[in-house]
Amino acid sequence: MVTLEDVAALAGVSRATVSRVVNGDNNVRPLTRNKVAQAIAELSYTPNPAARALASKHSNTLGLVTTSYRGGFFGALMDFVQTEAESHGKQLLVTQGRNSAENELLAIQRLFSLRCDGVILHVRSLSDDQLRQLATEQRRFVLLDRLVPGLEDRCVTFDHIRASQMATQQLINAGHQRIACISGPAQRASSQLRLQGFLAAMQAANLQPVGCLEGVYDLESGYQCADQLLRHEILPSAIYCCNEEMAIGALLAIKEHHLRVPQDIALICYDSGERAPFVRPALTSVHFPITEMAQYATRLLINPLTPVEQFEPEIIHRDSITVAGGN
Amino acid sequence: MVTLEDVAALAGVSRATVSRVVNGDNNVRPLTRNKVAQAIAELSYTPNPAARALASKHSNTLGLVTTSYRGGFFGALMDFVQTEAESHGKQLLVTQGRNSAENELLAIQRLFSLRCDGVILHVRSLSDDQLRQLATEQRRFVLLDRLVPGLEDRCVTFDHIRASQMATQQLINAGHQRIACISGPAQRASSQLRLQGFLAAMQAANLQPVGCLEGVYDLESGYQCADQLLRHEILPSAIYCCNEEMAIGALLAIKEHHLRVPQDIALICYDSGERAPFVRPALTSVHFPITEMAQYATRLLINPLTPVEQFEPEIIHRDSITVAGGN
DNA sequence: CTGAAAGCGCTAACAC
DNA sequence: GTGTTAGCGCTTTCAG
Repeated sequence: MVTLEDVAALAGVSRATVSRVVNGDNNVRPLTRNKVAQAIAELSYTPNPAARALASKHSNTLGLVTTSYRGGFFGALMDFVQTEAESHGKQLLVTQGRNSAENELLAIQRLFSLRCDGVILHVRSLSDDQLRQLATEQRRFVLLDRLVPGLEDRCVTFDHIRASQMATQQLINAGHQRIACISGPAQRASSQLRLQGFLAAMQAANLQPVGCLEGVYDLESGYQCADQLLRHEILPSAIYCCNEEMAIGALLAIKEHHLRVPQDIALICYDSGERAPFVRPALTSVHFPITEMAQYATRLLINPLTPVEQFEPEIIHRDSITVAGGN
Repeated sequence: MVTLEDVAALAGVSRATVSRVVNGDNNVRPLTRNKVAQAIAELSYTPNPAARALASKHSNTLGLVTTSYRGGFFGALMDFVQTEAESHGKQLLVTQGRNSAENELLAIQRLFSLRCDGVILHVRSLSDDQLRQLATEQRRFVLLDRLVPGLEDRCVTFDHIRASQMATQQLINAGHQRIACISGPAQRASSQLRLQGFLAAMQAANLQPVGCLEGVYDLESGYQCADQLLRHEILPSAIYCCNEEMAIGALLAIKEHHLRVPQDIALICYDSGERAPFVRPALTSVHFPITEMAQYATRLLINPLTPVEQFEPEIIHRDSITVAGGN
């Protein structure tokens, strides 16, 4: 392992000077700088981050803890955070919290003690209190897709209820009366909000859901729920799926039942941009701009003065609802 | 930030002793150990990894650099590596190499300079030479799904050619003569091997492919290729898809054409266990045991004496090929 | 079993 | 501009 010291020796300067050129400090004579640069090259020296972190208390890296590594949603999330971090010259380290508060906390602690300059949290198990506690310990972090009272200025949020209402409303507007919903796991906050939005829209239109089944946000549960819905005594004319993956499952089930989308069954889903545009028919959706949010969270972390931005749901019209529609 | 020193002061012992109990050294009197433990709890002390890494030259963490964060394949990969790492009491840090040698190298360097005890590499852009060079620098790493001559003992590999042959052979055995293939991006090594296997099996059976289209391993390209194949003057009776994602796309296209699987079109695909089992019909596949390989690579990294294991392709019979078969 | 002491490789005042 | 000098928080001999 070649160290600062070695470089200094070879260049015939002090360690401080080497440190200066490595860190881009301007107070170095070009000539000296060159000597040092050459020595660095010759020795192919790379600074030791651990030593650096220890001495300076920062590391030029950002941390990300996600709920999971699995699924297109998280892939996109990680990808965008990394891209944004790199555009600010920071490296990204990601780790998965899994679905336990203990694990999430462990992951966070590790990231912090690695002296990450900041951490982006997409966590579901840690309680609001724990998060506020964390904020107390003067740690720098932002929360992605989560609203914690008292921590509003570090929360990047999205109005899931409204998004869900809008999606449902599309179906209603298209004239559908027999509407079903495939929601996410009931214990998750975001699932609850989406379901709530659906129910609210239905109630406002004075409609009873034909069915309301709970999936687990994956292909199979989407298939199963849709299949069950399609065997129901009252056949729904439209289905709202609370994520893309389940919508693909539903689509498969619908085709299996020899029904057509959108002629026989209309479909709308939550969409984080991974799949809904790419299946046939392309799925009409409410866009959940997780990638933009991830990007924004990263910026917010780097520069806390970033102006607040509201992320609004938006309907993307594709081909899974007939415009004249309904029955 | 509470340090070793604080704990030592509170417990009335030396820093060395605290270090011992923190690190589970046995040479500490139970009484002393208790005092220290209590002080640690009271101060809720957590060691500083940077300092630890600097002093000890290791960090109890493993690194993983993947080609990408996206897609079920990588999600599963990351997930399994993390699980295995944690079962050995190690934390995992993952970062994405993207598709550039420069980025891959950067990611690797960062991980190493963080003093990761070892790094698992799923890299595609770095050349064999660069990898051998890296090995020279006494760094500890293993290669996942890649064979680099000279580095065999750190390579966890899979016989893609054979797997592909076996998959194709299933179709042939079922009596199919009009077989098409949807392969992956031509520039990737693994795609090439899979295509090669397909071609070899066809040739051995004295069969001409009805079509052989190149996708990019995603849903949409699977759909597009299949769609194109189904408009071909000679309709294939069977399609082999080189990954799961494209197979789902193909399935969607087939249903769109009002054809049935397996009665009208047989389907077989590469399968890393993410989706093939969960669609309807469940897809018959060659299993690519990436999760087992990831697990094994992690073990190999931790304990280089782990006995070598061959990962063999295996056909999983599900419902997308008719047994009596034919066309 | 426990403590003292010497670093790990680097940064950050502070002199010169 | 550049060198000197303290540490950053921890591990690790080496005594005792």
